This record gives sequence, structure tokens and C-alpha cells, in this order.
Amino acid sequence: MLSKKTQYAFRALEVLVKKYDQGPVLISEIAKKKKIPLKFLENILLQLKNDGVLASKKGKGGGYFLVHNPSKIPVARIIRVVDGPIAMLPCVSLYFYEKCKNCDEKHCGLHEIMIDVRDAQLAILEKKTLADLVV
Amino acid sequence: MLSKKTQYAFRALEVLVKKYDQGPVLISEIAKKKKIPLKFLENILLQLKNDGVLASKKGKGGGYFLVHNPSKIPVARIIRVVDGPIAMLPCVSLYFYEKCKNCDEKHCGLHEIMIDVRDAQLAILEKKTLADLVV
DNA sequence: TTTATACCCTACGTATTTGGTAGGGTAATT
DNA sequence: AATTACCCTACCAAATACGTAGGGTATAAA
Repeated sequence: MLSKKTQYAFRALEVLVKKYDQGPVLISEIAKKKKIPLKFLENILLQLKNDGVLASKKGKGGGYFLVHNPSKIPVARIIRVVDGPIAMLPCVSLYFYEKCKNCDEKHCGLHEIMIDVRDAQLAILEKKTLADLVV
Repeated sequence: MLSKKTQYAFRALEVLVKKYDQGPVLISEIAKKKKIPLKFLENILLQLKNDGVLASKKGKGGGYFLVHNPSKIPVARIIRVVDGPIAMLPCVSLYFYEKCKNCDEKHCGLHEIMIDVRDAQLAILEKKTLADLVV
């Protein structure tokens, strides 16, 4: 399951998508509109900024905004930044790979299955973008 | 990510699949063979028994065994019993549904996306069975 | 150059989940 | 009757999730 933090992230991004190319948006405005704890949201947006999804402007008239066109940012990227691995097992994760103990990947049926699941997940999550958040 | 507990469950089931129709298998035998903490494994097997996947025989010569043919038990069922929801959001879970707060499912882009992901996951996890664990 | 704005950063605190341990109870078989 | 092997409850420590607090710092307008 996605963490609450990640769900907050998507909510916040929804606001920023709607205001894309209309200048910076205040954290406080997003927090109020989406009922997200202000300081918690600050942390989330900062993470997204450090990853390059968002940028910010300081001082009066400042705020956060999307760096790229929403249709260029896959949903998968947001999940990886805020939540971490998408795969169901560490040993099939593309970005957070870890070998499993006491298990030979070459002869592990579960490994095979989870690779299939991962590919099925990514087929959607890499194709859908932030633009799809707004209906 | 699947919990370690769930990964243990699959390891244990692998043993039971290999010995299907050959009588009960000792918890201690499974624990030793798969290097799973004994008492922790006891708890896992009990859960699977309460769900009807496994059955047990007490007394000398007892142990655990699969109730049905391995090819009749989808991987998804094991995950739901031991780990819980498969979906990435509560609001798209078939077996553990929960409404999300401050979000109208009819107009939530993320909701739509996560339904697609869920369906893609289940297409595999409902089709693959315990028989596929053994290669 | 001052001052207010609004992002930036660190630390802390609580609740829940995860992973595991301990120990005895109970049913079945020999 | 005794042994075997599952059954059940309780407890515990570490990690993670979720959120709070408070000040620091860069920016831009006055």
C-alpha cells in the first residue's frame, strides 16, 4: 500500500498541475485546499524538489511549481521518490534492488512471478503521468 | 513490498507443494530446511490453516499439509491471508476496501490509475498458483 | 537597506507495524 | 499413560509512519 505521505504528494501535485504555467503556488494554499498538515507537506514538496520534479521560488510572491509539463512526469517517478520501491519483492526491484537471502533467483518460482507483476505494474505507472491526475 | 512474513509463507509452502499427497510435514522440518524461526513459522502456518489453505494432523506422525491441489490455490490468496491488501490504495481494494477521505472517487484521477494497476496485478496473481512456486 | 515573506533544515515525539521470543495448554497417536 | 506435535496468549524490541516544533536563510518589494 502507498503511504499516506505519498497520497498527500499526489493530492498536492494535483493542485500544481491545475496551476501549471501560472506561477508559484504557496505551500499554505496547497495545504489548506487539500487539508494536508502544513509542515508535513513542506517536507513532501521538498523531497519532490530535491528530485527535480518541482522547483521553488523564495520570498514574497514565491512558492512551488512544476518544472516540466505534467504529461512528461510518470506516476511511477513520484512513487519512487516519496514511497520507495514499487515492486513486491526487493529482488525484482529495478531501482531498489536487493538480493534475497537463502534463495537462488535462478530457481525461485516466486521471483519469476513477481517479475511479471512488476512489469505489469510499470506498464501502467510509467505510462500514466501527472496530467492523468486531473480528470 | 511483501512482508518478510509473507516471504516465509511462500518458502514454507514450497516445501509443502513438493511433498503434496505424501502425508503431513513437521513444522520443525520446514523451519530447518528453509531457515525460518520455528515459533514464527508456527504462527504463519496457523494463519494459513485458519484460512483453509492448509490442514494439520496432531500427535505423533502429525504435521501440516495442503488441503487442495497446489494448482488450485492462486498466489493472490496467500498474499491476502498473510499480508493483507494487494492494491496500492484502500479505495481500490477488492477485499479490504476503505473509502478515502476528502476525495471523490468519481473524479479522482489517481483512483482510476490504481484500479488499472490492481487489475494488472491480479491478472497475474490470480492466475499463478502454488504449483508455480516450484520450478 | 530594511523588512516581511516564504522556503529550508534539523530535531524530536508518538503510534503503529514488523519481526521475533517465551512458555505453557491441548489433542491425537502409540 | 506418555509422548508427540500442534494450538494459543502474551510479551518485547526495532523500525517505520505520521506528525509537530522552531528557528534559519534567501528573496524581493518597499
